[in-house]
Amino acid sequence: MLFNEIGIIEQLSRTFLEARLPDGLIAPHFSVLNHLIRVRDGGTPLELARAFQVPKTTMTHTLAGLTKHELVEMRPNPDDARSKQVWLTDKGRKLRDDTIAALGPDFDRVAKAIPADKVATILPVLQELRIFLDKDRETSRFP
Amino acid sequence: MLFNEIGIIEQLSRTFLEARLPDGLIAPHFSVLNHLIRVRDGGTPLELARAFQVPKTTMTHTLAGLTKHELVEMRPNPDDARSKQVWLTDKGRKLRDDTIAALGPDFDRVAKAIPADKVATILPVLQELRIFLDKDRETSRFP
DNA sequence: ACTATATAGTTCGATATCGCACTAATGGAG
DNA sequence: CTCCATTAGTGCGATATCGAACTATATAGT
Repeated sequence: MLFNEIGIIEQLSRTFLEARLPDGLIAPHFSVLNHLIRVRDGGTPLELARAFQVPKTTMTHTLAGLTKHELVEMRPNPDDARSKQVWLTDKGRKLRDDTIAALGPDFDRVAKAIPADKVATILPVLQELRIFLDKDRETSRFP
Repeated sequence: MLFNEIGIIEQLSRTFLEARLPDGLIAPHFSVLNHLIRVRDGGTPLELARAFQVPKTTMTHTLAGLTKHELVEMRPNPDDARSKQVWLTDKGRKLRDDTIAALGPDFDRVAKAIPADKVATILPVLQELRIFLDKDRETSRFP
């Protein structure tokens, strides 16, 4: 039931987000932009793939899309010639900020329906679950 | 942050599940089988699409995959000639049960890491959130 | 009963996702 | 230093996802 609810909420939130995104961009594009701002940019594609738990080929594809729209810039990684760095462009920053702004009313409605303290209650548990699953995946390396 | 965590958990749980599924079947296939058992079979494709909040074209495709593997059966809906009914086959029931069994050890590890009462705490909030988002989507029918 | 609108499902084309296999570069062992 | 296992990223093919447009049927308004 837990994972069921999570799957449906993921689907719903994706639909909400994509309704606010310009044509040609979908949720993963925004998620990456958001991550680059919230955490830091300049990291490698593989770091991003790990952060979102997607295969690296998927991240290559997503970054190609972002690059095509000039929202990020790929530079060679000076520390490792195999590797690259992902940097935000001004356009990328702006798009992310504009999207957040456009989502404002949506968030407001959610916040009115589900008070922040309720969210604050479940967030740590979700984080704990996410961290556990992540570790368990490496550990049990299932057969 | 909330939706971020949910997105990552969805991704992780999908990977866990798919590691236990036979070749050619992915998470949405299992989710539908599971729903048909947990709720009921004999419903229409559109009901399923709504339950999972996916576009109906996606559900058509998923059901085609399940039909090809003979895990479900599509019958005409006697009450509405436009419509169909989705019924489980014995093979479908068995596959779902086998998969649940195969997931047992995974669930055990999760249960040990995150006690059931913690899950019980967050589940109602997630349900509330899901129900709200669902209603809001219809209501605000965003422009 | 007749017409207009709405609904269930499919088809089609564009893009996304992912596993597999590959190349290039790295880093550790001898 | 050399070899070799490992790692970062990409190319490719198969399947998945989704929006737009379409067909067939149902239902509402008159």
